[in-house]
Amino acid sequence: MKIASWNVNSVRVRLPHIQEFLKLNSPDVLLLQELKAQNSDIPAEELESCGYNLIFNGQKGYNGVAIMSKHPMEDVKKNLYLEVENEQARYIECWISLKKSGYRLSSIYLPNGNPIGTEKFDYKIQWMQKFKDRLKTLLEYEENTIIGGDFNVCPEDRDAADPEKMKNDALFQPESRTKYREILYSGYLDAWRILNPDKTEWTYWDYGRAFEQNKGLRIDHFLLSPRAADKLVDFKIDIKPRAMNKPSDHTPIIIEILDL
DNA sequence: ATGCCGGGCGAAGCCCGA
Repeated sequence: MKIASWNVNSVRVRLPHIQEFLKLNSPDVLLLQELKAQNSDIPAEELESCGYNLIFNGQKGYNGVAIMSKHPMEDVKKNLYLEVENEQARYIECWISLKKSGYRLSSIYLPNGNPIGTEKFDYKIQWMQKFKDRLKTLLEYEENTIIGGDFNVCPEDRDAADPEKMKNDALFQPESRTKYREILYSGYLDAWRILNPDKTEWTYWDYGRAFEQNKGLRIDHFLLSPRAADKLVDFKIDIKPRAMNKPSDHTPIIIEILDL
């Protein structure tokens, strides 16, 4: 099972990039983040005509997440604060139904939280707490569970090309990292680190010269339940889409899990 | 060195991202 995740920074501008990526890689599932489109503006037919089922949680102007899957999707859930109206569209979850089995999957766009010391950073930490609560509930199901997306957290100093520069960034704060670790300690594994205990590659490069200088961040992650982690065999960061014309500032990450 | 990019909104300049 090949599962990809990509913060596209506008689904409308990046539609040709997405189509090209799907043609070249043919993943079973593609998680999308930062659609920057309300539901009625999402190019659903164009995406579905690539051979995928599509579910989405859009928002006007900002945020927005989606899941594309070759297999049927059931039991769709959107958002974490189900009681709040006009909640930011940062979470979508479903059950992927296979012939004799299946797995649960979420596409997440964790709040950036900058600048620190403001209500934006508070919101980030609150969102992470809600997220952690949801993931804890999912673990109780003892299923294959896969959480992918833009986490907006550098788990460690080595997950940034220039950690010194990131000292006052919300992605680097002890509170952000502690919450991330709390999620890991609740029973999830960082798929990249399972296969690469010593090596870091970037998933994001700022617009400008960062990509040509290869100065980036590792902030797009896949978290796996133990059951799913046992079957992980590959993690690739595909930098080709970042080198295209008019790219997203993030590039796709792709995992391969056997016998799901 | 933080918005100098890039996108959305909406029709100029501001908000947002990391």
